[in-house]
Amino acid sequence: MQKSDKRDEIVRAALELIAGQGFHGAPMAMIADKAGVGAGTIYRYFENKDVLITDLYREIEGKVMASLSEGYATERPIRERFLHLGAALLKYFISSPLEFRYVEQFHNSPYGTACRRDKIMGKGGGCNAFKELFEEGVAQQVIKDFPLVILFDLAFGPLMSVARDHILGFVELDDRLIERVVEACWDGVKR
Amino acid sequence: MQKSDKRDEIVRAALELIAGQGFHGAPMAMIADKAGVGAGTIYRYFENKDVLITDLYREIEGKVMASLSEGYATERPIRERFLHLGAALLKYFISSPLEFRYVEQFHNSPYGTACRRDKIMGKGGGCNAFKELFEEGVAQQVIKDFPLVILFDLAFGPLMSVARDHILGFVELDDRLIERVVEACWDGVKR
Amino acid sequence: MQKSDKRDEIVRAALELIAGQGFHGAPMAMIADKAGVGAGTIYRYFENKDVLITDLYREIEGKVMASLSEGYATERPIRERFLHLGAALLKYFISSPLEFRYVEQFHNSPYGTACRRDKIMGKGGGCNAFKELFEEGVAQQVIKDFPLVILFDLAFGPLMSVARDHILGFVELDDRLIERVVEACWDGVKR
Amino acid sequence: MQKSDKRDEIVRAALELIAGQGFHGAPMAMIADKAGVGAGTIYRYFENKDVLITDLYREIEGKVMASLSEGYATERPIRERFLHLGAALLKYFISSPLEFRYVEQFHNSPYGTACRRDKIMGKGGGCNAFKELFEEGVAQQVIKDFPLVILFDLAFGPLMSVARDHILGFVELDDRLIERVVEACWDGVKR
DNA sequence: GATGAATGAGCGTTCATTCAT
DNA sequence: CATGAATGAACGCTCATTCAT
Repeated sequence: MQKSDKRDEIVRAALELIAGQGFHGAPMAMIADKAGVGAGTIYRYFENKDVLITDLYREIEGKVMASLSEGYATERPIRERFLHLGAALLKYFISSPLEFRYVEQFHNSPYGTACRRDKIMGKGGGCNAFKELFEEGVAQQVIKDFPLVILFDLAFGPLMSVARDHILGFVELDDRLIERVVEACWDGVKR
Repeated sequence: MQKSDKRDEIVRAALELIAGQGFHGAPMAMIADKAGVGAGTIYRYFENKDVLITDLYREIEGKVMASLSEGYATERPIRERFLHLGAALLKYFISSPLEFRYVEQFHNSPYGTACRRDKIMGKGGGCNAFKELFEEGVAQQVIKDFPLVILFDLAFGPLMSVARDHILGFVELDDRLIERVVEACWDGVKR
Repeated sequence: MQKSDKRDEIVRAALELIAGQGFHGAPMAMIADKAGVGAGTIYRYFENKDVLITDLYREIEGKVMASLSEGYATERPIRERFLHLGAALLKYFISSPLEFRYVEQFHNSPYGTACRRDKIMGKGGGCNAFKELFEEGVAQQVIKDFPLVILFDLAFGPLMSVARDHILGFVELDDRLIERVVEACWDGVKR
Repeated sequence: MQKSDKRDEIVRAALELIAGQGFHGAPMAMIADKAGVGAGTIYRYFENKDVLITDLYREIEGKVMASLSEGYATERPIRERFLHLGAALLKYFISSPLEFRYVEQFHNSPYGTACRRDKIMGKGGGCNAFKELFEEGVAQQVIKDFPLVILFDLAFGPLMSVARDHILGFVELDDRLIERVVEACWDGVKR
């Protein structure tokens, strides 16, 4: 509990600093400061900065996955499931701007290069929801017959861009707009 | 010619290093080394690292614009023009992987933050092709009635993602596939 | 005590190097080396080189002031007080050649330009002794009716020169000579 | 003539830059620029920066000497000759602020350390006017019996300080004030 | 002769990491 | 366990000097 306490403070501080200023704006000393711990303490919980950064990324990834599967019903029609996942993803990021900015920073960085494609689909972990959805959709000829990666691009590319523009203040998304955006994505992938 | 020689070497070296390793993986000394010039020489051509980086960005931007307007016919129907632009963009990046990676690095960095939205559309210079296209399309009710930014997201989000996946080797794009991808993007934005 | 240890070593090293070789002969790395600390350590104690330099200056200034006010009796006649202050200043610098050389370097440097006139008189702090002395002397018509600055020049100009010549070995000052020099200065300012 | 032309431009540029910004504010490239010559050209006239700087110093020294001997009459009484020299020196510097600032910069710098005492008295060259004056004055018991160096300090210390304060704008000297200041200096050295 | 592009050693400063307390 | 002072390699940048033209 005590231990987790400090760990959480560190992770939180790293999240805020990196989301706000990028990796270059988040020296270990500053993270420690913001977390209210000694600089050396970070190294009790994370072997080094890289580990801290990738661990934090994976934590966020997990939370995203969790939010996607919430209320997800495998038995619903493909279109409906797509709309659910897309909206859930968009809403999650919109309501967690720090996490979103962090994920973006992470992906465009040496850290993120390695795990590029594992991105949202988390090839190792639990939630292959999207993957299954696409494969099923292609099989049923409901979704365009593209390689899986391209389907991901068609679906996530716009969603991430829209989320970014909202967070940066270029658009103001509301539920209606979110819905329409996800539908537009569906138009992109559907046959 | 002589003069351009060194400048070009420097720009080339910066492009390769930054595209390959990101900004932090391209110290000035390494750029100089790779360019085969002394460290100080870079500063004859660029006031500082920031200027080098943004100049190089603008150079690439210019080349992208040029490739987009090539063969672009304002009098063709909107859909056709969209397909032209999309395919041209995709092809340009696919044939210039370093430039593509560089642009990506740039956008996710303190440098690129300022010009986020000017991105491809280059608000200052010549080619507002996309912008005009979207506005015209919305007016003619051929394109979904979204804020401009979102239309950009719907169109570029997937294109950039697809380009990245090709460059990273996750898909192998050919002309047919490119065409189909751009059509899918069109499905996303068209009414 | 521990803390002051390193700080003191740094300050001492800076003093010696700058007094001996001027500012350009005292790179941070060399100061660190001479102080027996790592280069980065200096920055724990001083924000940057400028701060180190001006802090050190103010430290010396303080010690000078202290030595001037020692045994200074406001109720003694003006001439006597002048002789006291002059001799004290001269003796202090003669017994602290490094401090003297440092102060000289400082005054002729971008750092010292700002505080030119505050020089010895330390307009902010305690010891406006000289200023008051001169003003009183002028009012009582004991001292020549010159602008204050010129009185300073007449008094300090020779004192600093003499101190420098002693330190550089051009004369050997003893108590008797000091006394006579200060009396000569008095002859310069007195009516 | 051609050759001297460039040399003069270089020297002038160096004088202005160094007087204005100190040595650190006068890189060779900037001097060359201001002189309207190529950077390499300076090295045709001066072996290196040190030589340029000391040559320029000696040039100024020569001009000071010349201005001192102008109208100097060895047969006049000592006091009168002192007043002449003092006023001439003060006036010269006041009317040549660049030269004055340069000399000051020079003296407080590694360059000047070597030639400290040669300063105004120019031990090698022509004009030992002051030296002779002082020696004569001491012999005639008109001037205080101090070592020569100290007499220099008593006379020049204040003069240089006053010149500086005028140039920096802390006092406004006019002929009357100059006269009085030099007389005060005389009071300092006279028996 | 004159040039100025090129050089690279050297500067001030930062920051991930260690380790004595 | 936790700390934070200490470290030093590495960074971006400057500038006296050289040398091909």
